[in-house]
Amino acid sequence: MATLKDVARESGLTVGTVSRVLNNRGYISDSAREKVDQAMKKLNYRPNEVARSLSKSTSSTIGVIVPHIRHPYFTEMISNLEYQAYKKGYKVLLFNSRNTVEKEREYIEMCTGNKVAGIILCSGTVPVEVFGQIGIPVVTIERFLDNGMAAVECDNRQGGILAAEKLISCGCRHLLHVGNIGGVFMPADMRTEGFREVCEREHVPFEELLTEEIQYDSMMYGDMLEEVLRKYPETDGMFVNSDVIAAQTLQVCRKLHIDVPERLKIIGFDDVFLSTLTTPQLTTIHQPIREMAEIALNLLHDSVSGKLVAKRTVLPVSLVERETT
Amino acid sequence: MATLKDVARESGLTVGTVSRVLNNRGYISDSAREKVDQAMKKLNYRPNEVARSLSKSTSSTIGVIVPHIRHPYFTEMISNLEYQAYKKGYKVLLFNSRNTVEKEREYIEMCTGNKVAGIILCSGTVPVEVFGQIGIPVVTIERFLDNGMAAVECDNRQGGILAAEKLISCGCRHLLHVGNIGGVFMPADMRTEGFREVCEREHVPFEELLTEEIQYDSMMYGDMLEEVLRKYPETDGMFVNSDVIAAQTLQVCRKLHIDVPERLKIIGFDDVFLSTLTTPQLTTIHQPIREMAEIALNLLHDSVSGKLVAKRTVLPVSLVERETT
DNA sequence: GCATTTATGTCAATCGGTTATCATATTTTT
DNA sequence: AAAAATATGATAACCGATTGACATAAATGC
Repeated sequence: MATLKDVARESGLTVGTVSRVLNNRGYISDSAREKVDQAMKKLNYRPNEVARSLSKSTSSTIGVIVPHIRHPYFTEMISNLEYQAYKKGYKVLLFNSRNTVEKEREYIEMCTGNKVAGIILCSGTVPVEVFGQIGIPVVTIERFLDNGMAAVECDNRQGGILAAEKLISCGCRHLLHVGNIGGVFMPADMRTEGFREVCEREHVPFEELLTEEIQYDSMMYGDMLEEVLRKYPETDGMFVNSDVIAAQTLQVCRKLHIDVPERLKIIGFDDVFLSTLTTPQLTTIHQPIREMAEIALNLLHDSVSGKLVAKRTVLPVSLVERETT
Repeated sequence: MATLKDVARESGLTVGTVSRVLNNRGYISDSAREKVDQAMKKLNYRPNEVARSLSKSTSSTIGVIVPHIRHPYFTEMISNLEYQAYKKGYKVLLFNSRNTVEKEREYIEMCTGNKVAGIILCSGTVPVEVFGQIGIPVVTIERFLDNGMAAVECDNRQGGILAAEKLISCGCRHLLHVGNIGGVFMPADMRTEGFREVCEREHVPFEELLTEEIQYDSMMYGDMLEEVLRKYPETDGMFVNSDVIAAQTLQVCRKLHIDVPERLKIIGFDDVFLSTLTTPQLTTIHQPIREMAEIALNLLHDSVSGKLVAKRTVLPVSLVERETT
């Protein structure tokens, strides 16, 4: 593999000048630029990013840590993050923490060891202290880690409100909400808050099923959903915390011969690809994943550049009506 | 951040000895090992992987290039590749080529520039020549790039055979196959071969709908499926090339009031998470994605170590019967 | 015609490990 | 007691690019 020196020799210039061309520093003439370009082409030269990172002691790589790759929400987030990273000239190191503290911690260390420019953290079980000393910008997405790090969220509470209002305006009077329960407080918990608020204000009774993180891992909620629907057979409106659970609710409904949306209306959350693949298609709360990814990367980019960035960015959600309401 | 020198000073040893401890080279006493350990802990030392990569001119990072992150098949593949990479001490640089030659080429260059140890290529539109000079081991998954690179595939032809046999044994007599069409020949095309073979052998008539790569990108096949099902209303058995298309077939069936599986049986391909989330759940051909990922990483690891590896590895598929047959 | 700007060369340190060479002990083996 | 194995030190080159200091020379401005 050709090195800078080779390019210098080939172009008849010195490493200093060639480096100046590559990094657009100082004075460079058009003729020098051309000579370097030609030499690079001739030698098929590609700068060694590793050497570059070493001397700059930072890289053009960012770490993306998610609790789950297979979960459609994170899949979509990863896809958008990769795209935004690409647009800004970053590469993505992908880490799947499986929601465990140990892997998360290990991955954060890998990020520092590999001198990533910054970290996008969609996973957040690690104690705050860990981030104290790493000296790398971190942007969280849909996590709370009250530590001065930039956070990007969607308006979860508003999502709960929209869902409740929609169900009630459709005439539902026996609501059921499937939400999260867990040790760590997460932004998604606010969905439950918003939902409750509206139900109480409108005096519409509702039941709650809070699921644990174990399900979050295997992502199979069928039995639990069947149980709760048998327990509350009069249920005519459901708001579930993700499209994955909503899809499984549809399966249970078929099994129990509950017509959707005629007898039971369902609203999911996320608006991922899956919500257009179920039969019937899911009405759901749209998270602006693309925009969240874009903003997260902007924040990270600005942090890396030493700029002061917003500590908290909340994006609006909206109701996407399809076939389950 | 503490460096090797700091550890040497702290432990009262020299960089040479500390390096020997870290890399398990030459003679090291237990006491030296201990001193180094303690010093590392005290200084919270993490080796700078960038510097390490530079001096070894290779890294513990692999590049994973896929044509699409959001497509469930690749999502699942990425998830498994990440896990297997983690187990072997590799990190994953993720690249989404969007099935374009330019991005693929660019990403391959990024891989070389970043001195990855190897590349897993799930995308394959790039001309073979590109791989001639990069000097990095490449393992392909479900792609043909007849270039001496190690390839991992599932037995696509067998998948087509299993699907056809199943449909026919269920009594279906008017089959329809939704397959791929494209400029580049891909292993997945063999599914069509296998399917045809059985149909012809058993004298069961069948129609074919070959979809183009454009659909592959947006992943919306609804209109096309509706059209073909209207054109061949007598269809009673379908074999579609992916679970994503199968899910959309279910939607069209509902719209056209075709009962599944009573009036029409459907078999998908891939056996991804999605196939358990549709209503009814999909009968499908199982691709052993986990094993494919594991083997791909083993091959890559062996290639990196300079071992001779199998040029082609074909894994068996199986029929997973759920609710659409 | 002198000052400034532009353009490049020369040289060397630096980033943080890796590794090889040679020297020098101490221990263990035979 | 001599030979071999074990253990560490000292030193420095090296990976490939970045960057700064300083020198020099041509082009441009006034």
